[in-house]
Order: sequence, then structure tokens, then C-alpha cells
Amino acid sequence: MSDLKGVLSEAVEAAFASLGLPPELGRVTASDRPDLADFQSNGALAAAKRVGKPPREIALGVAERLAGDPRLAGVEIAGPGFINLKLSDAALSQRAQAIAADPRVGAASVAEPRRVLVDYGGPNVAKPMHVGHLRASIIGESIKRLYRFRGDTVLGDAHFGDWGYQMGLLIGAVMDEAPAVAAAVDALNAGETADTAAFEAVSLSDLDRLYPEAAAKGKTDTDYRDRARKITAGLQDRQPGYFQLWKRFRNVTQIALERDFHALGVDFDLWKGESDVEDLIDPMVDELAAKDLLVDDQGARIIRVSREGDKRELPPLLVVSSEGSAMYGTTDLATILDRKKSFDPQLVIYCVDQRQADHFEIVFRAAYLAGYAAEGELQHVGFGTMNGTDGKPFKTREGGVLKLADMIEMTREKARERLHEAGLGEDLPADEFEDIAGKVAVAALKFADLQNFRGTSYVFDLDRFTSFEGKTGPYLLYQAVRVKSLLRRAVEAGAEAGPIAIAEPAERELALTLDAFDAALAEAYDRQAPNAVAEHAYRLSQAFSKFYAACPILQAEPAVRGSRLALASTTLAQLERALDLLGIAVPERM
RNA sequence: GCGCCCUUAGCUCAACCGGAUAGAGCACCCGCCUUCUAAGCGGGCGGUUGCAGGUUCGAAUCCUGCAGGGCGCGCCA
Repeated sequence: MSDLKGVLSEAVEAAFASLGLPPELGRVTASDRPDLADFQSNGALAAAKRVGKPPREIALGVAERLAGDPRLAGVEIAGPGFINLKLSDAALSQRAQAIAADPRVGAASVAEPRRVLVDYGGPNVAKPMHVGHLRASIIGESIKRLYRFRGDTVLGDAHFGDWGYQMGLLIGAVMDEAPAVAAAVDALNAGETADTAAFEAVSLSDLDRLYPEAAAKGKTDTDYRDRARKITAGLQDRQPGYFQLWKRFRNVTQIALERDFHALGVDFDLWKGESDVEDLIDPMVDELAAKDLLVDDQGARIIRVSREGDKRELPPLLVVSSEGSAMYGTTDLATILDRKKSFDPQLVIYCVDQRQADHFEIVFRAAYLAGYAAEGELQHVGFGTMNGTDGKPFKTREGGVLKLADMIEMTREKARERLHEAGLGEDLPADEFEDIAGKVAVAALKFADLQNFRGTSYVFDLDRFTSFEGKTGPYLLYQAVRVKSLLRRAVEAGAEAGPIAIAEPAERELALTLDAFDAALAEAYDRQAPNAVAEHAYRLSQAFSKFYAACPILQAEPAVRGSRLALASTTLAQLERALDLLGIAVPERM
């Protein structure tokens, strides 16, 4: 199924071709001037340069060939040579009808589906998520859903930070605090049996509390640090006590994180972590050496990745440190290898902070050199930092950071207040009311993020995010819920949807907006920019709201009522789909 | 020092491959609830797109320089 832009492009391209001009110049886009036209083609302006004819003359020739097309109610030449196309009501009605009948509500699929892996979220064991994780989760989840909906086979991987020195620190800290745990760990390490019930008592809040203390102590206290390193080495050697305690850390953290993510409408297919590729590292290093990619440099083993034409020399990938340990770039490289073996993705999208751009460029180049991926199969989709209202970035590691769970609760509380103020949902059961407050909060947070282009930094302002008026997530939910309410009333009144007949200006605008869905998804997909979907969802809501205000539905005569009900239910279907692609769920009522 | 990114209305942000009169929301002002959810709708106010050049029929968009801001730059992850 093709949208109107595509259908008209074919017609205009044919007209260009028949004039001996390159057909691609006939590409049609939505009009910049809705007062003048529905669609436009700027090709005559570009063609003028090539053939040395005035653009208006070319445009006129194209317009003559389009005359008589029953789909068009008007073809006009404007300004320096814009070709303005106005659609007939019949053609628009027909398209709206097709969208109404389409389970994909007007969206096309990609021609050649790929296997795609999206790496996002990036949670760590024992570190609660903070606002910095919000963007990675929100944007990554949306990209995952978008690629999946367009037809690719997609896996989302949380890429859990669950290995290394930080685990050694934590094991030591927990053993210090809990003698029963320490005794069991020591016994297991000595090859004895031990009661590990004490492990089960270790909670996430214990880890949350102990980790920052241990990290700080490790920085100043060299003995403490050395012991943590020894424990880390023991863990890597799979000493049973350390290993089993670590597994407890990982489980308790993952359960809590999955709950937090799920509350945000973020769900992963895989919880692969650094620990999963640990065993691959030694053979990989041997293989890299065999491929002559490893170079000894200042006691370390590196891969040089700089290329001809680089504006500056890119640092090498440090594979093995001078102390003989693997670096985090090594783990990333092993992860690429692991994914190639298990899933063989044609595209891996790393949804990670823009500041990691150099790091990924280095790792990707090393992977290409090693043959672990084909050039271009690895992509870093970076995003800007979230700044405070003072313009400075939110701290992500130390000092008074806002926990993600706390922020969600604050937003949820605000949603409750607003629902009460507006007198919404008062007669609903408490659990449904809570469900609604949660959905409103998630919609507010996600839409506030996703309406911005991912690459730019933006200001994180809780007051603004929780103001539920205007271009906000709750506005979108409100519109969707309004349609649901309308459709319920229609059922009660025995009114049914019928054939769509576009007549009123507000109906035209709504139908044209419904048609623009595919273009918005294509752009979002190509540019990895969910803000295009967010923008479409907002425009659709606005178009519906105007239609809702201008066109009575249930009181209209049956034929008109049927048409308008069909428009309303199609709008709802597309709006819910768009919101779903943003990771936003709509309640039944509010 | 080298490199990357950013600078658009009072504030927060959009703007498809260069295209017509640069768009939204918030804030401010004015209207609209005895009709389907007013978290809504309509109208108004608000711009030398950081500055200076260049390319082009046409520049927020491409190129150069400058100013201001952010970020990154081998043995942490």
C-alpha cells in the first residue's frame, strides 16, 4: 500500500520522464503551503538548471501532462516554478478508506528486512538507574519498536554491566558487613560445602548503599583496592564463593531493574552482560594476534585503527593492558564477536551517549579489521546529554543524582494531583486510577524526551515535564481517550462506522494527516529519529481535536455520522500505533 | 593543543535531499462549555536563524573565518 505522496510521485515522475527529464525530479512532498495546495513538487526548479529552460516553462509542461488526472482537483504553478497539487475529495476519501481497512493503518514495511540488534539501556549491577539512563532507555526502546514494526527482525539487549573491578569491590564490601556471607564465601572458595542462605539476604538496597562507599574507599585506600582486585581476579577464575555471591548480585539487580524498566514501558529481549563474553576474550586475543592485528606498545597490546584521510590520529584500541587485563573496549569487541556467532546481525545499533562517539569508532574499526562485522554494520546512535535548568549536564556517576525510580514516582504523584484537579477518574477503582497515573507519568516523561531530536542536548525540567498542557504526552493520551469515549457512546447509541466521505476542511486536514504517517515512519527509521514519530502523533492529535471541535459526530445524519466514526476510529488506531512506537501506552479512560 | 557537537521568538524545542510567508508548545492578551471528556478549540503578540563573508535563481540548511557554549582525547567503564 502506497501513500498519496508516493502515488502522486509516480504520476509526476512519469510526467517529467515524458518531457525527457530525469524522473526523480518529480518527487512529491507534502505542501509547505497548505493554504495553496495539498502536495507539491519542486522538480522544475532543479530541472531548469540542467536543461537551461525557465522553471515555470518546465512546470507548465508537467502541469499539462497531469491535467485530467481524476485524482487531482487542481494543478497550479506558483512562485518561481512550484507545482502545486490539490487532491480531489474522492481520492482523499478513497485513501482514508484504505487506511481504515489496513491493519498497519497506512504504514508500509521495508523491502528487505534485516536482522537488527539494538544495544541500549546500559544498566549496571548495584548501581541504581538515574536520569542519565532515561534517554538511552527511551530512545533505544523506541528505535527497537520502530525497526520491528517496519519489518526487521529485532532484538533489544540491555548489555548489563556486570563484571570487573566494581564486582570485586562489592563482594569485599558485602563480606565485610555480613560475617555469615564472608564465612560462606571463604568455605566455598576452599572447596567446602556451605550454607548460602546468607546470600539470599543480600538485597538491592544493601548493594545500593555499599557500592558508593566501597568505590570511594577504593580510591583512597590502596590496601582496600588491592584486595578488591584480588577478589576480582578470583571471580574471573570462577572461585565458587565469589562466583555464587556474584550471581546473587546479578539476580537481585536484574529483577529490580526489569521491574523499573517495565514500569517505563521498556522491555529487553536479552540481558546479556559483560560476564557472558568473558570466556571469549582469551581466544579472541589469540586470534587477533594470529591475524597480525595486535601490536605491542608501551607494554600493552593494541590495535591501530587510524586511516588515511583522518583529520587527526585516532587513538588505538587497547586490547590488553600492560598489567595483562582486558579493557572495556576488549569486552565490546568480544561482544561483537559473540553477537555475530549467535545472531549474525546485519545491523547493530548502539544507543549510547554521544560522548562515547570516539570510543565506538575505535571499537568498530577494530571489529571491521578483525572481520567481526562488515563495514557499516555497526552504528552508534548517539544522543545529547540531559542538562539541568542551569544548563549544566546532570551528573551521572557521583553527587546528588536523581534516581530514575524517584523521578518516575515524582511524575506519577504529579499526575495523580492533576487527575484530581481535573475531576478525572474519580469514580474509578483505585487500581485503575493508579494505572492511569502511571501511564500519564510515562507518557509525560517519554514524550518530553522523544519530541526532541536525539542528537541535541536538552534541558531536563521536571516542572515543565509535569505540566500536562500543550505539546505533551498527556495531551496525546487525552486525545486518544476522548476518541475511545466517543466510540463507546457510539456503540451505546447503536451508531456504526460507514464509508468515509471527506467534505469539511477539518476532515480534509485529518485525512491528509493520516496519510502522512508512512512518511513520518520512514524518516524516523532512516534517520533513527523517533522525534519524527512524536511530531506525527502530535499533529494527528491536533488535527483530530480540530475535527472534533468543528464536526459533530453522533448528532450528524447517519451517512455523515458513519463516515466521521470511521475517521475517528482510524485516527485512534493510528495514534495508538504511533504512541506504541514511542513506547507509550494509552489507558481506556481518564 | 587537536578533534567532534551546539548557537533559531522572552523560555523550551521543530524545520524532509537547499525551495514559497522559518513552525510548535510554554508565558502574555482576547474569545468559546444547556451538544460527543475544556488536560480542549479559535484568535492575537512575539524572528537580522550568534557575527562576517562566500557559493546559488534561491541558504537556518552547503563552504570559509570569527565569537560564545558543551564534550572527547591508551592502560577507569
